[in-house]
Amino acid sequence: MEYNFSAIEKKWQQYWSENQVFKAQNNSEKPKYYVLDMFPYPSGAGLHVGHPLGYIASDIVSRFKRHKGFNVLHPMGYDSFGLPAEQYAIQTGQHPAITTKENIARYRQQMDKIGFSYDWSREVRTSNPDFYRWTQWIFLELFNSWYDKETNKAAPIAELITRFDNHGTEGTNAVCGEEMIFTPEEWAGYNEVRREEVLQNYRLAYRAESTVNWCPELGTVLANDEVKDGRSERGGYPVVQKKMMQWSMRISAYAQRLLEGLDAIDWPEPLKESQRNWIGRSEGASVHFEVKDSKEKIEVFTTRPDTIFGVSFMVLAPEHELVDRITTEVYRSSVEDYKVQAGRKTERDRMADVKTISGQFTGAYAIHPFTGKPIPVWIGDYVLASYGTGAVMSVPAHDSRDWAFAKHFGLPVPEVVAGGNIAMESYDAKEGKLINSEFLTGLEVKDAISKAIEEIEKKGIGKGKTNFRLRDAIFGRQRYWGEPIPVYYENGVPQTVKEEHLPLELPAVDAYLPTEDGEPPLARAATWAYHPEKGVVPASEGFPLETTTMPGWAGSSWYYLRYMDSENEKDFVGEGAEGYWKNVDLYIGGSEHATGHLLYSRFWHKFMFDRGWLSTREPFQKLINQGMILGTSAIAHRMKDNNTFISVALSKSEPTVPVHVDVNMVNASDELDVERFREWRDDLADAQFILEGDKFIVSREVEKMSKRWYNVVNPDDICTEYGADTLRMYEMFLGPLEQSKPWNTAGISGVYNFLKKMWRLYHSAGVFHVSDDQATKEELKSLHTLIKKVNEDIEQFSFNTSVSAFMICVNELGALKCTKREVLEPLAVLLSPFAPHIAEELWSLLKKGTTSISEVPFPVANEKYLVEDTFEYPVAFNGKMRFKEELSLSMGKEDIEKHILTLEKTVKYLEGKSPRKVIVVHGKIVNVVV
RNA sequence: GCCCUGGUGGUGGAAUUGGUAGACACGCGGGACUUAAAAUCCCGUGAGCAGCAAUGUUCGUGCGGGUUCAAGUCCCGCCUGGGGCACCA
Repeated sequence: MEYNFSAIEKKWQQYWSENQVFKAQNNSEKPKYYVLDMFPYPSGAGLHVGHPLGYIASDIVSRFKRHKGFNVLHPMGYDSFGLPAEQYAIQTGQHPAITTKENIARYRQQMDKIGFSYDWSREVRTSNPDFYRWTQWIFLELFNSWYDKETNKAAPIAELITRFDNHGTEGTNAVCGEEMIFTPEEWAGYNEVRREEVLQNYRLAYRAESTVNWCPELGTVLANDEVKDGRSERGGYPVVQKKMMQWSMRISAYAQRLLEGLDAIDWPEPLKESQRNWIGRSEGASVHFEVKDSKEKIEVFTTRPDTIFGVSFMVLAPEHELVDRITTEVYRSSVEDYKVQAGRKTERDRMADVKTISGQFTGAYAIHPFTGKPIPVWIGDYVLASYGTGAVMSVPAHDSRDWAFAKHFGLPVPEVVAGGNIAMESYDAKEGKLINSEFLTGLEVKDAISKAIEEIEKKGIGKGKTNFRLRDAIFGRQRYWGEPIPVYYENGVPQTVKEEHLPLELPAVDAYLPTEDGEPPLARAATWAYHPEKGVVPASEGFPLETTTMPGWAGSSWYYLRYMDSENEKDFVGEGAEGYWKNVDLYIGGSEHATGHLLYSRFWHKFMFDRGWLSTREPFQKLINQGMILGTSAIAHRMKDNNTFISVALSKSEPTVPVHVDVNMVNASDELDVERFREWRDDLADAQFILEGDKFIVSREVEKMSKRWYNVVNPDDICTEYGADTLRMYEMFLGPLEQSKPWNTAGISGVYNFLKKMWRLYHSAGVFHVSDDQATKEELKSLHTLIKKVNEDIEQFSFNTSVSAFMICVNELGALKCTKREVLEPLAVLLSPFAPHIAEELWSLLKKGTTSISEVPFPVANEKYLVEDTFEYPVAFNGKMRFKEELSLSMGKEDIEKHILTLEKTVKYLEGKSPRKVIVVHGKIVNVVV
């Protein structure tokens, strides 16, 4: 019997599914291991060969860990709320739920063909009400929590209210939007509306007027991580800054813990680094400057308090609230003009314009706190309203932006740190001695910083402070296809929907677009109001419900917890299940989620830990970023002015236009199937071809795999032609998991041949045949070398070298004509994580169809078969003698001298070391084990 | 500008972490089996030089230095591809 992969794969996929071989138990004597893939957004295009890369890797680990005796949780689901389904709905009127369901079915079909060992009984879909009722529940808990800086954790808001009742703000140190001070009496006197306003300042999910990234084309706001270079990540539309009342998440409360937590988890360094950058901790001081002839104070944040004597002007962001109050009459109109001009710029303009310096003097002066000298106050758009205090003390000598501003407007540049040439450029380095700085003069920068903070605090004009770049995350989206935010408004005051009314399901709407007056799509729903007793009711019978929905990252911020206990109707995850599975041991996915999903998940996880529902501090213990599989596009060259195509080698001298050709019409030798190409599109029917010999050759280019470039390779096609096992092994063989690499179907024959050889090892003349004879030393050495390698490789996620090791071993055993059961049994088990179908088939032949191979213990290498033959120490010196003789035959005199010198040094080195093992090749010592 | 990463044959990539660089695979060349094809198997394949040949030998891991008996691997200085952050005070 030949290797019939399609029959084998179908048979075992069915067996695994019918017998629920991979169903994980929530309690077990075995140690647990939780392996997770980043769940996909089910797009209409289906999977291409790049998508399963990480899934295959995680599947190998899952199967390996099962063999190793772990109780493995390996689930899969769908991140099924999202923009594409909604945009399709806008175009066609089809409900996104239908589109989503269809896409999921297709994804499932494609994944099933690859033979993953998922426990599908735990599948989750973020757009499923059974799931998002818990997303809404978590939202309510965030709404009902505040962050206590004293205990450094989140706590129920009721606790804060009690404090306000008894002590006002006295003695409470909470994370908040703006500092508030009031007495219990004042609090008692606040009405309902005012009280809620105050509480919004503390809630972890809150509504606030804030500057948001508004994308007019998409008609929605976007979070910072959804904006790249001033354009929307999805669609690439321009994004402008706009002030809006918005739901936000107070992630900034967790900035320090999110930063510190990185040290305790095993993630790739670049990923940690981007999170560190994103959180952007900087230490310095906040200082306030009095404004001359006014009661106002300008508060600034600086990382360089040591340079305070170098301040020669101050700059406020144009939006800064003090601007209007301190601007003098003479400058009022110029300042107004400047504010309008700055406000018109989009985020993108502003970034593109980094080199253009602009600003406007306000006419006001601040007073230097130590020298008492007046300092002119300017406004300028290089100062951001949203960072620090929206104001800076400018030290042009030691900050390049301040320097450029000063030069542009002819402001003085007093030097306070020695070491630079400030006439040419600012000296930003944090080294050198302070000069012209009274009590700081003579100190090193580092010491000057702490001394300056000390003096600032002593004088009561500021204090040491740590700032974070991390902003609160905008949480509301003006979209339809997302989780409704479970809040309604009573006299404009947000109230939470009762837990018994969850899930708050998406209402039917007549269209998925915003309303004429710019309200989100949910405002179209006829039945979208709330009655605290009855739940959702028609508009006339209740209070208006919130019309924005949650962002895409809401569901994905906690889905990994739901897998632990996906059918629990009483809780988002049961205590027992959580206590057993704890957190994800291995998470595999793309690095593009570094500052989105992976940061938000950590935030929610820590929040839930604070509230006592989770026992771990981090969601994902180890994380691996799989690289992207790129497409290898095929490009035909068309003559510039007519419909004639010219083979690539001949095209160099001609003016041509590149045309992307469907890669499926090109063979492994880059030869184009001309007939198919003509039939491909109507405009190509009469195309002419200039051939090289009798062939038309295309050029190749590596690009992202995309429909647009006709370079998409479908895993289904590979499975049909070569089988899932070949696909799996080839994807691993392609290169290191973490690296991006181009797909090249031509190379797949190597892996396919390997599997056929593997199959033939167990068969002779087409019939299954193994012998019970004792294996030879050579056979065992080959096997155990492989066992050792595979065990090590899987632990280190070095799957590509494992595949090579399999090829070597099977080639060796083939050459030895090994048919021994003693060797072939462990070999099948070794292969099982990589190519599970063929391994199961061989195992069932070996064991006459008993249990699944996944229950068999993984082989462990026996070192005694791995001992190498070595030269002993004295032999090495015989080698040396031979070397000397040979030298004289063909070398020049100088070369001989050089080599003998090296050799003598080596010999000298070895004296007294009494090496255990010395390998010598042609007189040259190549390996020494001392 | 700051911070992470990588740079090895025609190609994808190996290299026990300082010990025979180029494993394994693709591609290419040659051969066996076959009427032929497919399939399968075997041999060769970094560059240069010497030789009919077996073989020998020099050079060779982005560039230039250094440490070491020994460097793709460690150190210093550059060049360069990819990624993150960025008027963040």
